[in-house]
Amino acid sequence: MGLRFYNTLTNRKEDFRPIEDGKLGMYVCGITAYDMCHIGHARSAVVFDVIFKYFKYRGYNVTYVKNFTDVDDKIIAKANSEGTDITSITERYIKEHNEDMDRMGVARPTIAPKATENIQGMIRLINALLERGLAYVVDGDVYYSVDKFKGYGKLSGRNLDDMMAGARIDIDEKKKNPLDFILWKSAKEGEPWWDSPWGRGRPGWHIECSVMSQRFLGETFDIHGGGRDLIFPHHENEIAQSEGATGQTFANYWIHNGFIRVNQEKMSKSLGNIFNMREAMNMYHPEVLRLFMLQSHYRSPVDFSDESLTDARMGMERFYETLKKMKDALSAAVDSSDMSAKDLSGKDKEVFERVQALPERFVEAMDDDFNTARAIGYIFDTVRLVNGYMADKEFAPTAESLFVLDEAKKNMRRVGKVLGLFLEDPDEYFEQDKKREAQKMGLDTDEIDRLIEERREARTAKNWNRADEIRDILAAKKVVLKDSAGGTTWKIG
RNA sequence: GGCGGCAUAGCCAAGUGGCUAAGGCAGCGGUCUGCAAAACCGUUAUUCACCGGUUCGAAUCCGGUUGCCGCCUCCA
Repeated sequence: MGLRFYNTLTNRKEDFRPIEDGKLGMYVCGITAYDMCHIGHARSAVVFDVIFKYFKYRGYNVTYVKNFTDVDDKIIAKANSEGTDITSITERYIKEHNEDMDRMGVARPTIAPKATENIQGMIRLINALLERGLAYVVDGDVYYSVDKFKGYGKLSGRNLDDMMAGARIDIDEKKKNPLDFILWKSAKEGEPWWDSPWGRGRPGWHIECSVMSQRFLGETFDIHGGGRDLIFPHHENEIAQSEGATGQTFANYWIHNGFIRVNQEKMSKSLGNIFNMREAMNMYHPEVLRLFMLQSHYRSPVDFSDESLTDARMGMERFYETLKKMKDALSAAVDSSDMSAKDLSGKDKEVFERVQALPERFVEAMDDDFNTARAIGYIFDTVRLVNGYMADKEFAPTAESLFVLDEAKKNMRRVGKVLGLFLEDPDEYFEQDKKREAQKMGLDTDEIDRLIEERREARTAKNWNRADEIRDILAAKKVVLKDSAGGTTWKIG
């Protein structure tokens, strides 16, 4: 069984067949650079980041292109309101975007082109559409004539008649058909412009993706992705433009990620419930956010709420507890470097074999429509297995057992790398988590440390009443203490 | 109005024709611990919104009902 995933074009899961063996071209629609990224952008970025990394994990040579839209009405409006030009707006938000995505553990795409760097290509493509009779010029504007493209609607599963029946289409005098969309927009006073055969103007939104994908990936490429909302009209229009101009299939597979909702509602500016990525990452570790997203299937909607994020945080804690235990055990002065699987027997052998199965199970899950939720379930299985192994009274840090643990750790890290999880040192993770949570709750960490010290003295004197009293005081603030041989540590429960 | 999606335990969530319906969070009982925390063991859906149908067999396929949601306008 090979890799298969859901193709929006056919509405079913299909076996993946790349155009060229071992190679793959993927284009994903990126952001319009006029504002900070929100968690919806983060989900899309994380979904395609995992897909990108998984294809590489499976041995594909992937060219991943994700664009920046750096000219559009919203950018112009923002530039005008700030009394500046569009470039200073887009440069700023592209920089912020990159900063946020880096912090989120999202790998940079192979190529990240900008619309404004491809204006000549757009003009050429529009010309080709005009020559083929698929577009028309009205007063310096160029429109795409949807009636002329017979495949119009094939991606979103609609036809022109159905859409005409919808009552929400604006009538525009210039358009021959209300569904026609703009390819080239003539410039009004004070707007940025480029010279074109139709006068000064700027490109419509959809044309850039047709041009940039074709430029870097060819006329026909493997995968095109983006958020669900882009299916119509954006992706439908891209198909019309690209296939209309080349006569070739545009993208073979279409992947669309589901939306993030906030407390059961759609995220929207009017509801004022937009969470930007930066706020979210200040409130939760980026890996907690990734776990939250990846524990649901990429096509399902997910609900962003304190409860769901707290669940994810607890799950992440479980992973890092185990990673910490393994790390601590592996720091024992026992050398396991000469060991091999042949030296194992009994329990060691059994655990080793089950631990070794993780990458295979991971592939089984991921090959089935990138089922990260199932894959994460398998990692939790491994966590329980390893915890049980270490909790066994018979367990001791021998060359054999450490060899097994090392294998477990490597396998968790290996699959975690694809998901963007477990990349942190466990001690560092808990340290960060403690600070972040304490800050969220407005707790004074010095005060906590002082009480812990007082409790240590009480415990040394076997004054259990006072020790428990301090535990209760802190517990009331959700500070949970953990006593161990090395001293007392705390975390927010 | 048109098109499409979803409904699985207290919550989140995998599973799309057939072994005991993954996994996480929360809860409960036990082991461990001065007490805890973490961890481990056990336990928590005879049942997959509801009603019919197909089938030897369905959470999974078909029809209907109800509820929720998305797109049709910028949108990840």
